[in-house]
Amino acid sequence: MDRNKLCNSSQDAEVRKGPWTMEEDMILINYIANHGEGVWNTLAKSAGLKRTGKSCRLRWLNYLRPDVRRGNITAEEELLIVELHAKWGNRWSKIAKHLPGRTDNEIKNYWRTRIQKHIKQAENLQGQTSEVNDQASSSQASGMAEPMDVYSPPLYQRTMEPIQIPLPTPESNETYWSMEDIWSMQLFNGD
DNA sequence: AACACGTCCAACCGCAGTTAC
DNA sequence: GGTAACTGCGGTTGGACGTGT
Repeated sequence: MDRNKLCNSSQDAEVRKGPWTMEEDMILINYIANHGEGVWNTLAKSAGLKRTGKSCRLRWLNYLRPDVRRGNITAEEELLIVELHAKWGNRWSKIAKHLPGRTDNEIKNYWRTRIQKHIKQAENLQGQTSEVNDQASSSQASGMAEPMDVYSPPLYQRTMEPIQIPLPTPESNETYWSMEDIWSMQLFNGD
């Protein structure tokens, strides 16, 4: 890396935060389409975005990348997430590598909001039933009983719903555009 | 109809590891 | 070898949206 150039990057006055606008998305997409991913901080500057390199990277990886899959996590993916989480714990990026098109952020959110909830429910259920025979099993429980051990797939039937990809509705999104919108525009532009 | 509450997800923050000087 | 800057990762937060009362 060229540190002489990089040293100046922290001196930029204003840095935008918060939700990305369609304009910013288009700038980032077009810039990466033309120049590749490269060094994020210099990319942000060169593209004329008032964002940090970090922010650009996150936006690109989690949302703008063409191979990012939108839509519900399938039952198969869910099972895989559960398996891999049992294996590796909260190594979301590692888990994400085994789920093509899914981002670590998406998997992390999914885990926190849905699976963890179901696990708690399952634990509660088990807690109730185990109260009956807790004396017998208490010696066994210490040192193990990871939450994953009580995971039960039938609880997650909600994700069996078909994936629904919303159609672009430009009139309803004045400022913030879905990935489908952006990429349909990309195709339109021929990039 | 209005409010309260819960859920979901995009984005930010801080830390650790890596790399270039 | 030390230092500074960058990248990548995991945790957390804030706001939008949906649902129940």
